[in-house]
Amino acid sequence: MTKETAASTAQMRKGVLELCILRVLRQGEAYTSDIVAALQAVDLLVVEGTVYPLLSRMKNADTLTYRWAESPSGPPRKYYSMTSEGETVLKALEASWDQFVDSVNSLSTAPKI
Amino acid sequence: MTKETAASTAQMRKGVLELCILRVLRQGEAYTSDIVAALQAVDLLVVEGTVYPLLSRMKNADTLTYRWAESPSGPPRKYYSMTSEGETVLKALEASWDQFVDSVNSLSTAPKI
DNA sequence: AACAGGTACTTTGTATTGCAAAGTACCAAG
DNA sequence: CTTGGTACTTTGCAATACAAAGTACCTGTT
Repeated sequence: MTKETAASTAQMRKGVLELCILRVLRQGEAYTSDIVAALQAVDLLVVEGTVYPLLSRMKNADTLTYRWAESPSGPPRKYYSMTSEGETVLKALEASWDQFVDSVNSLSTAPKI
Repeated sequence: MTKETAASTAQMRKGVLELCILRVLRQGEAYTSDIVAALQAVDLLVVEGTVYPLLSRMKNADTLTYRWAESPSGPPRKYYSMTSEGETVLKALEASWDQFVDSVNSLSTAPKI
């Protein structure tokens, strides 16, 4: 196992939500309520209290950017979208995710050591 | 989304390692080094410092039990095995895991909200 | 019999993070 | 101008993966 694999595995847990958000944003810009709704629509429970700080972290990491936009009713919204760096991160997270799933599932049939 | 689904999703992150350990033990009893080796064999990096406390928690939860056994060289080992309750937990974790994977993967093609 | 080395288990401390909840602020309607 | 709803931010808490230090046992050597 390489150090990269080790790091990826360690990052996997905290990377899943990030992966999910990036997958949502790949379809176009969205603001927090859109993102939460999209995740809840596929039975991934997340609450706004979790997503807001994560979006801020991703913004600080230049994975995302946002623009202010008027709301039909209420205060303005932050509409997030992926940066080009975000697309790179998304590809990496998807690869890690697929490998992680394969690893967990391979335990179903792995022979005893 | 039901409360159970919500709870399962919340538990998912911390449940993955537990699932992996139970999948290893389904094949027969093993002690810590066996388990760590089995997980590392499928590229799931875990270290003993993580597994030991988790095994203790699972023992306290009656998911696992253990017996002391002599070692060919060194102090005796705790050989862990699943309890019947552990088998129930394993089934539940596997269902949650499969659903979780489906949820994350469904975001690849989900339409924009 | 004492000690050194290796194995096995336990305990403690730290950083991360998902979540809840309180707080701030903006806008529209009455 | 006040009320209610929406949107974002900040703070505090609990869980846990990990690292590292600590304890203890067994075997072989001197």
